[in-house]
Amino acid sequence: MPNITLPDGKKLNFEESVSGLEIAEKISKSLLKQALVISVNGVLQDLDSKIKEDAQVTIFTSRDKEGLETIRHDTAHILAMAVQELFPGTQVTIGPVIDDGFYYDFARKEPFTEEDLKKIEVKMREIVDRDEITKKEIWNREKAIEHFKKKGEIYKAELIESIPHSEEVSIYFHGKWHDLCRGPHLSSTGKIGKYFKLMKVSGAYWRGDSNNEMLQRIYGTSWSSQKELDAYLKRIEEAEKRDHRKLGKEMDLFHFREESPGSVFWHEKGWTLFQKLIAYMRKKQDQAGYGEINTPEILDRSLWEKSGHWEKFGENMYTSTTPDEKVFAIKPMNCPGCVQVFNQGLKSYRDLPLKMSEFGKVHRYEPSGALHGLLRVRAFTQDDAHIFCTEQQITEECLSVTNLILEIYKDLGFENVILKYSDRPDVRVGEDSVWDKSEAALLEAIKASKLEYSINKGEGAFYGPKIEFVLRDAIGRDWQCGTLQVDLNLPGRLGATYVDKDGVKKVPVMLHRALFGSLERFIGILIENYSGKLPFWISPLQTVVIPISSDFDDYAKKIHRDLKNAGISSEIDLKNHNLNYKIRDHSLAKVPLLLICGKKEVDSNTVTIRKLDSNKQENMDLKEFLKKYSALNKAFSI
RNA sequence: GCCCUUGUAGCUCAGCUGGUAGAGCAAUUGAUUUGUAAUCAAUAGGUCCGCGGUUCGAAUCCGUGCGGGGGCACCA
Repeated sequence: MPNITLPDGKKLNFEESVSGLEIAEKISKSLLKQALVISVNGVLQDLDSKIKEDAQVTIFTSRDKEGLETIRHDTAHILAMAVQELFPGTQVTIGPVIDDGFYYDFARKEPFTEEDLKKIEVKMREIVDRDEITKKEIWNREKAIEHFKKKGEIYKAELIESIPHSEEVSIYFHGKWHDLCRGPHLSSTGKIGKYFKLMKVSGAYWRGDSNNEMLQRIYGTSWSSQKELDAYLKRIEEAEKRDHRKLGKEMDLFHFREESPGSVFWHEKGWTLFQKLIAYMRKKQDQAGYGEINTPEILDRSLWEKSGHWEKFGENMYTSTTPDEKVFAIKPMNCPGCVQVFNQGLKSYRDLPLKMSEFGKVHRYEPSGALHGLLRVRAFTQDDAHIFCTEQQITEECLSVTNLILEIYKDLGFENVILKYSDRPDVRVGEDSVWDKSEAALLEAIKASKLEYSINKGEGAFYGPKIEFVLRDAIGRDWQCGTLQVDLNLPGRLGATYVDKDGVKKVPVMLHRALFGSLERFIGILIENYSGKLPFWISPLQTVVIPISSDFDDYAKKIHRDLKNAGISSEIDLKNHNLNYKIRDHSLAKVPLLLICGKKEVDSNTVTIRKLDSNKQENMDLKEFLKKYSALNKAFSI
């Protein structure tokens, strides 16, 4: 006699076991129509599964996350059904729900083509129309394994074998087609609607392991209405428009070429942007008590062997052999060089914490498939720093780094920051007792910062645990940027010591930190976040002076000179084009301010400002303009 | 690195089933002297990514290398 409690606290009493459908029916006809899935005491279940005991239930519709995810899960099943109907002999593997959609991995020799995707989609719609009824059965493990093996579904058989014995093996039927699945599912294939689209095919390793064979993954998206599907497709389109590779070309910032895959050829404007970020950072770090150093790009093999990089990071390192057969490595990290600067001369406990920053260009041989515009390159500049301190100073120093990072992100327009904590990886140097200490200290600092954090098991650097600072951009994407690592290993390996109060030499702790992480990557993120419309102070080309006709060229030249003298970057457009043409041209190039001058301006010694994306005109006294905007530049402020 | 896909003028792209290439924009020149997102005309511009092969003949078909893109794996 189950007592059913609804989310609003209302109780319904049933004489016998009851299904979600029956509960929905009792509540309202419209809910019965819309109901997709039910949660029973916090566990999601099929609507037709029987509830025999008292329970707290919630019925979900397509408006709920749970309902939408079930729709997506069902769409994945229908995809698998359609594929097996169209391409007999294809094996199914797994098909989970992901952000905005789902995928399904298949094992099949011939690749799926774009044409195949279209055919599959048509078949899927057909299956929705057929409205096949869903049925769940619990099978005996051995029988299930046997069954799938017989069908030639060796991956499914393997999956069942790996299900813990404590769990039951549930098989879902949609008509005759069936699949091993935890569920829950909608009551029939007609329920998912037709607001889905197959997006792309790609390769994916079986069980995510690159030692395994590669399967074919079909990605799809699925929604509860046409409106939502359209909105999603629109969102993707918008994201493509702000792709930094496209904008970088349009804005003439940088390019890549075959001779050096994964390395940037910076153009004048891109390099200006780069230097502006560094100038900003220098000021911030100076205020925060850092001193800047610089160390060699190429260092003898022996140093990398001592530091552990040769062994643990060797696969990613470029090496160089000199004519006299000496082996050098091009630095993939700045830390060993920095420790050598610390090692030069005698250091006292009074010097600690000692904060050394370096804009170090590092080279890492990344797998070719990983490269992606500025966001993943083989040569990049880290805004690196190493803080040498005592164990007692770790927490305080970590906190001050965290605050600095948050402040800098905020200045650049990123307020949403997430922390990720990573502890010891399998491949590492140092004693476990040392790792215990490092991890504890870093965790303490995170807790003290009171920020939210997630834990990534086993993803720390080979020399120490780390925090990663992930920022969320204007359209909700996450980017990993800053990093902070506690290192109780490297200083000892490289023989770093300081003289303590008691006159005894001790090994300092080293904190590695980068704020933007990679300048290259950060610029990519900045471009995408702002769609190329960078804040004034950071824009590589801040103004273009446009005379209305050649009669005003002299006045335009004077303004151009004044701007240069005031430290505002500018170009002057004396080309033989009309005003509309020039405005369009420089607007597309994302110049924040266009300064128009004609008779009116000459007579009054003013400029007319046209801001990017605004067709309002603002007339301003020239002197006032120079004062206002050069002040913004000096303050690194919008 | 792996799977799929792709590589034609500075840029964006046409070029059907093999007969050595075109458009728009940009550039150059000339006309126009323009008040807030494309004035008109003319000219010039290409080892069709590299290397092999098939063929009388290859941008087009095949092989291979390199690069780009989407994923996977790896990662700042």
